[in-house]
Amino acid sequence: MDDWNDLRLVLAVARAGSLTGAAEVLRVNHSTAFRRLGSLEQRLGVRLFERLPGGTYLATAAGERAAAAAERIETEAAALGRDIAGQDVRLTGRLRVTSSETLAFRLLTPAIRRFRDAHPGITVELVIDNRVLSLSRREADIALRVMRPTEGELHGRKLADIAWTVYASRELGASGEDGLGALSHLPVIGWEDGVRGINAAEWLDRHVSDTQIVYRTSSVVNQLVAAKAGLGAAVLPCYLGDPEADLVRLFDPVRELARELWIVTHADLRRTARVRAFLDIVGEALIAERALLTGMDRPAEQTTGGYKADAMTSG
Amino acid sequence: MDDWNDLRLVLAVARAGSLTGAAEVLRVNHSTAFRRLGSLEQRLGVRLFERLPGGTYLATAAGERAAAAAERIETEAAALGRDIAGQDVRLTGRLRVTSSETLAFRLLTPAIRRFRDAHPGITVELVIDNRVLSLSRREADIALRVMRPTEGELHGRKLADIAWTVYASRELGASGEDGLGALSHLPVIGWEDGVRGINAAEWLDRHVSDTQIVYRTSSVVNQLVAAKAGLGAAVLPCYLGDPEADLVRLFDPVRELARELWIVTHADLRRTARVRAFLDIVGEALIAERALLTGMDRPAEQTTGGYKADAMTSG
DNA sequence: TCCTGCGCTTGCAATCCTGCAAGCGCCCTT
DNA sequence: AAGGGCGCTTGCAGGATTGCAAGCGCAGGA
Repeated sequence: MDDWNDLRLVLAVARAGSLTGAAEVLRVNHSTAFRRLGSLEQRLGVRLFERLPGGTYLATAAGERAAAAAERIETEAAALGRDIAGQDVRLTGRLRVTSSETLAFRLLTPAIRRFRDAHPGITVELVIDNRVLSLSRREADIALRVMRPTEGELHGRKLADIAWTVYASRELGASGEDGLGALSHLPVIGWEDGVRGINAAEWLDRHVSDTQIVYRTSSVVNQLVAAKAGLGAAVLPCYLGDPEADLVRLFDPVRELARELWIVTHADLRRTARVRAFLDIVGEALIAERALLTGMDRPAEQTTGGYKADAMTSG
Repeated sequence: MDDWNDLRLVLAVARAGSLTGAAEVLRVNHSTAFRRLGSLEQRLGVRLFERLPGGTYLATAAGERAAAAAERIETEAAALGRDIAGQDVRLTGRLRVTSSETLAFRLLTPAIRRFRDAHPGITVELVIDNRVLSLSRREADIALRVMRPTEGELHGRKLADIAWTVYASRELGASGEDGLGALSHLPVIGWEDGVRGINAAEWLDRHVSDTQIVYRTSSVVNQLVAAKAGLGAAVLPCYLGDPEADLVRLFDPVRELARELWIVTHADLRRTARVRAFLDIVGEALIAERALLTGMDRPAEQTTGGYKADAMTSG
């Protein structure tokens, strides 16, 4: 097999289940992917995928065999790439970082600006994606995550706790009721129905009835904008809500909603010069914002009724 | 690492120890290899090879790491290639066969002609190489070898014994002496000094003095031509010597010189349709030549003095 | 039943990669 | 010391591959 790169295509199609999905992952045109797969199947004299109606590509036995081999090759190539990158002493080149949209919106841009000022030869690509990108497969070099890394080969550093609470516009928040009372009848901004894996969305499901949620969006920045516009109350991280003079807290930060901010890379990349530089500079810049992240720098008059967060915790 | 094919280049350079050698193995232009290696090193930001005077490329630590990964990838890709090829039911496409020059010269061409007549859609590439090509790495699909395969994953079939003996031109062989007597003072045609791994060459080292060897060449067909021209006596396989009316045997076939003819493929390719077809047709064609291969179809008058081969065996 | 959106397929032009060719440098042999 | 051979390097042209664009078909929803 003289073209190992074709196996990347096979693996991408097997994973994506479609040709266009694979083309996207590989960043090639779908017509290119179409031709390369056809050419490969012709050279091998075997069908790797059944084409099903609706564009679904289903791996045949040979396709599964090829995808399995490609996955092992990918693991080998990724480890090699990390090893080599891990020894890279240059403070130039490209750095791929993944983060949440809200962190990017409020905190990362100035931090990345400082990093770029210190290292103008490094290009930062900030990927804001709903998917959790794989650091093992080098879909990103560095991730800012809201939980401790669990995979053995990832290396992370906790930067701060992240406080969350419920916000409303001054108009909606001026009801005179305490936070809990207000939340029980205000219109509420939330996530899509049945969303999983987002702690704030799950908390909301437990504490407000479905009929109160009048606006749903997966974009937390969008929820911020909607809250400011008076559409309803929203559950937001304090670093997002507190700087907004138009918003008031309905509660002090809610312990159940608290998260941790981690900055994570693959163990093999820890010694890559530009990775270390980013971890240092951006890590310190975020640590400097601890007061904001933990909800500690907002004056009490911005919380309607001064309701204590601890009363909200269950179990 | 987005270009897995570059790793083939790294592996080839590591193995060949030179850029031009690697280019040859990969069947690309040396200028292409030069540019691709340079481009890869630039993208990775690391030197994979030290360039030494005289064109030697010596792998750096990173180069060794990359070559090791590439070797594992190669093993994976080769196994995949064999698996897929092993299920190939087409009687079309390319078949790569390796054999000795003498077999090709005397026996294979008519056999391959019969094979091609039966399967005109199959292209046969016959590689005559001093190196033993790897069937595991699919440097060839089928090999004709003079010894039983020892690697576990090769599958072979013994076709015949191969008899060898010493030939001379009618003029040189008309001395009236018995074979042993004649060999002790005739000029002799041989291999390069100190050659290893060729049984006939080692036998010659034991039985004639260095000073008798007046012509040396690694090409056994060339030795045949030289013997016919009367340059000296030559050790030849009977299938090469016996059909030549210009030559006479100095001995009956010598037991020490005997070899076995095996037709070998990788176990994974046994069920490939065109491989099976080749094994069947060419295997049968060679078996049909058993009399010639074993030296059994030559009349006694073509052996000077009728000297019995067994007298020649030592130990 | 019709329309829209998504995926497939292919022609064409642009871009990129490769081979060819030539020149340079170095080393070895005469 | 000179010449030849081998490997390196690079410009240029040609071919191969890719992206763009457009058309087709199918499925799902209105």
